[in-house]
Amino acid sequence: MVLFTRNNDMDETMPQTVPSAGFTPPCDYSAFADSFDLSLLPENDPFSPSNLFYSSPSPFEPPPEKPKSYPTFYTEKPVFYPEDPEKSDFYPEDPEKSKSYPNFYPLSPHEDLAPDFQTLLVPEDSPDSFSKSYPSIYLDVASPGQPLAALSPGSQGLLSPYGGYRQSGEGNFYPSSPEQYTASPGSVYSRSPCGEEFLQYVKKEGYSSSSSPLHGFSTFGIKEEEGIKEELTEEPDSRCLRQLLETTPIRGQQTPPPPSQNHKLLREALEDTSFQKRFNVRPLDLGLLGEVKMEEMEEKEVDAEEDYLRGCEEGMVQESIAPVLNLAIEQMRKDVDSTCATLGISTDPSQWNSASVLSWIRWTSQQFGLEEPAADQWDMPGPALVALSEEDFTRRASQGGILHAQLEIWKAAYSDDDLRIQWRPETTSSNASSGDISEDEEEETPPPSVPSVPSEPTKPTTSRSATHIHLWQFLKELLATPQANGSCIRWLDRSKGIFKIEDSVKVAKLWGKRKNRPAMNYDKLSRSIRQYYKKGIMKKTERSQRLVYQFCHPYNL
DNA sequence: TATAAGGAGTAGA
DNA sequence: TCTACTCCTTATA
Repeated sequence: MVLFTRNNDMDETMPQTVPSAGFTPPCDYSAFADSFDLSLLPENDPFSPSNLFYSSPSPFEPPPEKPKSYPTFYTEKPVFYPEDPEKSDFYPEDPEKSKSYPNFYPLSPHEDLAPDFQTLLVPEDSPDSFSKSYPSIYLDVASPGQPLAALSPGSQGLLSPYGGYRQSGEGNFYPSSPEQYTASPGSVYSRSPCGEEFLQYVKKEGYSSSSSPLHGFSTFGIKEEEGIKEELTEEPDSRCLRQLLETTPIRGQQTPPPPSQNHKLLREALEDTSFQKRFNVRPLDLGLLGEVKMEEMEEKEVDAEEDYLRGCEEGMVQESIAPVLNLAIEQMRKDVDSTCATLGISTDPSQWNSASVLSWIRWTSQQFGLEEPAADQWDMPGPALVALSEEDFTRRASQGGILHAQLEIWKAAYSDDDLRIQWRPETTSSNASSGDISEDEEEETPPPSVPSVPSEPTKPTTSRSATHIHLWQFLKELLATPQANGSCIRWLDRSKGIFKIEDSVKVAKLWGKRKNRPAMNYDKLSRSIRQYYKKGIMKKTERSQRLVYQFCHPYNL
């Protein structure tokens, strides 16, 4: 499915897509994507990745007037933020306030950046208490205790001004002290194309000057763009700085990106037709948004598009994405149902007893690779859990924000039927493959918006539920239990879904046990993995390595 | 030699 | 009908 999401703070639209399985889109959406008015999208999209996993407050509640925490967002652009949002009325979109706020941390105010950053280690200790004090950056690039060598150009990091999280605790990097902050992020900084420029500027002007145009800004983004690198080589002092300033996402001051790059993610989302086939949703002829060209369409399709156009005219595009949102809710509920059935708990958290609470906390922690939760911290009935704030969660667990966000999803799944927009997908039928959908396209297994409940991967069973499992789910199970299975399969980069099979024989044996296929071997298992390539569930990494595979988004979540 | 890739037929739910 | 299994050939490190 495709979820169109809008970041609350930036003019950045993030889709979540089911892998397209190499589909060829039935029509060219690029023109539409370039001219698409993002303002038509809902401001408070409850299904944005940040809202689903990271944000506070609840994605299903209207945002407070002055949120104390900002949504987490992906960005390759410079951003700025206050040291502590709780102490400030600062808003990222308000540059005037930012000027008056005294406690900004530019990425690296020091010049003595560590040159041999590859030897630096990600702190082993809990980073969260520090992240609030130094809300600069954290990058999902390396595992605790692992060198930062994984911080390669092209890596995408997750930046949070405050309290945001990746879905996994693995690999997040936080500066754990000002000293460490001095040394470590400089490495990141040195990888940023704008960072070099920034460094030059800091050296020249000093970062603490409130009059500095960079005061309060932090660079981020280790995705090196060839053009920028070339410019840096030619003229290191001005062009990149200009780019840094021009791309700074100040609301109302932004320069739209060139059309060729405009709304790249949106375009990718629009070109993804897999959900359309799966749920029998006809892809929109996006040219209709400009000059309406009614071509031959079946009666239903005409109605649907008329509705869509009417919605556009009335400024009600939100309704047009209602099918997608509703499908997301449906999927969420299915996942919640499935998990609750396995855990033997109610779907309503307020009905949980203490044991249910602990069961859910443990399960969620496992799913997201978090530390083993301290049982005494979660000894409470469901209503008490529901009443906890994100801060309460964070106090009880180093990455309590994830737990809190998941609970919000849990609550939202059954909280209010009014959430549902009045639309129902047509029943998936053979018709789904008609029309613009290519015959080459294949139906996909829907990804879990909430991870599927793992059964014990090391305990073979012959039950139907145990054998009815997809290989990719099984592999994620193994990956989720590094204590038991870390010797045969492990994450290389959790955020990207890259993993390595360390013991192909053992993994194949485990898979064979699970599926009651004693003759299973790696040759057969890998054949199944390769079948996932064209389904967009898994792929080889960019630099193909033996026994290294990668989950496609969103299966990597 | 092990792994990767993919074609093709089959089995089971 | 779909997913996975099985067997196969060819290519590559």
